[in-house]
Amino acid sequence: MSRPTKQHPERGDARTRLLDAARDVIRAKGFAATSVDDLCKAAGVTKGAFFHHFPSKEALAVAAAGHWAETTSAFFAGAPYHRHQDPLDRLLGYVEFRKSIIEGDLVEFTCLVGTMTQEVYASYPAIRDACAASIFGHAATLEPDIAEAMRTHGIKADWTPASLAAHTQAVLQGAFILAKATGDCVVAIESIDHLKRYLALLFSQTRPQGSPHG
Amino acid sequence: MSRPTKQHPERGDARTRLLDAARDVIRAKGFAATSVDDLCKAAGVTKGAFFHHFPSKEALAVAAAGHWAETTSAFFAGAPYHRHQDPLDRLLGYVEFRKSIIEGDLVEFTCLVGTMTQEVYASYPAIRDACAASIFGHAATLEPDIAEAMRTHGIKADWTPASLAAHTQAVLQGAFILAKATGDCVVAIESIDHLKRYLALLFSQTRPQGSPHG
DNA sequence: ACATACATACCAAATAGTTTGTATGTTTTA
DNA sequence: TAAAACATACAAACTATTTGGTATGTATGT
Repeated sequence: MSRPTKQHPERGDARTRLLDAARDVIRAKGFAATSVDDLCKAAGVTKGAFFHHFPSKEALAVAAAGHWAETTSAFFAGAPYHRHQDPLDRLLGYVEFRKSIIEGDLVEFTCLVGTMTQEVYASYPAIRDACAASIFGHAATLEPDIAEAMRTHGIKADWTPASLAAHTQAVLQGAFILAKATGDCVVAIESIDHLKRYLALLFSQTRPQGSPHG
Repeated sequence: MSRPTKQHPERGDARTRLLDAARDVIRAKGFAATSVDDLCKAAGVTKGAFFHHFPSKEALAVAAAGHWAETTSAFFAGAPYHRHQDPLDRLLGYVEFRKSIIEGDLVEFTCLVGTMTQEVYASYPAIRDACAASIFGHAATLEPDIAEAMRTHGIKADWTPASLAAHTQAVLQGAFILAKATGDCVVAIESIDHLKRYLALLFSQTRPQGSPHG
């Protein structure tokens, strides 16, 4: 995909740099308020490069959502919470991990696709669908652990693993909104604490059966 | 504020019509993608009227957030869940009421100030603060019931009424994002069901003390 | 006589997208 | 194997339209 040359060794990565710029600038300003010129400046490329790689601003947003899905799924796949033997510990570990990465500037830990969804859901179906695929694709990675935890804890519920996985994402997305409103991530942390408390309460209703639970 | 005339009886309400238009159009398209012309067309007024009542587009958004806070607080103040004698029933009734108003088109039940917050938090502090005041002003109306429920249920918690009230708003805001992503409000309903289940579990840990609880 | 509530026409700047040009790498062919 | 032909990855300048905002005029009420 990239073709560096002798004169310009950094050449050939304009596409990736535009995707990274889109991730950062759109998270800060939103999709509509981010101009193509903004993105080109942030990426250090010209408009010619932009429209060489992407047929439109909308197409860049779709690609950025896909890029986001790829990079975040790799990031979470390598996170330490997967090492727990107990599925409930993995689930609680995921929530704890989400909490631990909330620090510093808001644009660094908030969600690109959640931000874009709010803006484009009625105007750009292609972007919306790419964002939805990212959100629910990530949520789906939690479902096996939830299902297994339900089995080991003997939970007979009127809710599904998919709905609980989606709920975790709702809490996270909502926590980001509250953090943006206050400018303080404490409110987000506290909301995620409530989510963790909910999960603990849900699975503490019934005693664990079969394998022991430390 | 309004000054209707003989020739144009509807005259004088341009300001209110612009605020209503802002509520509807910005919920559908977002703040940045909504032009002043869009708003004037939706409100049926000219640009002269717009800039007569509001010095800038930003000022309209601030006023729209304030208008949203006023109308929604009146709406919830008149809702039936306040009639319950038990504070926990009022809290659960609130959540059930929020669920019941989720139907039909997304722009009709989603939150203006939550949508705007995501876009403007870094670019328009005045709008962000107006949105934050609306969100947390509404959350604050839940705190007395939460605090009273904690007393009557003898809850000694490591969380505060304010944090739980904020959490309810996080779930609602996040549920709206998921609904926008899927185009289906079922996912929002299910997430609010999880919130209700959490509240029930939280307050069922300890037996109610003092006044009876039906 | 003065203020309010608009309507109309206008403007400079910003916008997404296009056109054209060029440096470099790859493939084909004589 | 060398050169021609082609494709890729940009750069720079340009354009039609839209944007938020302004300047000015006018009808109506106080």
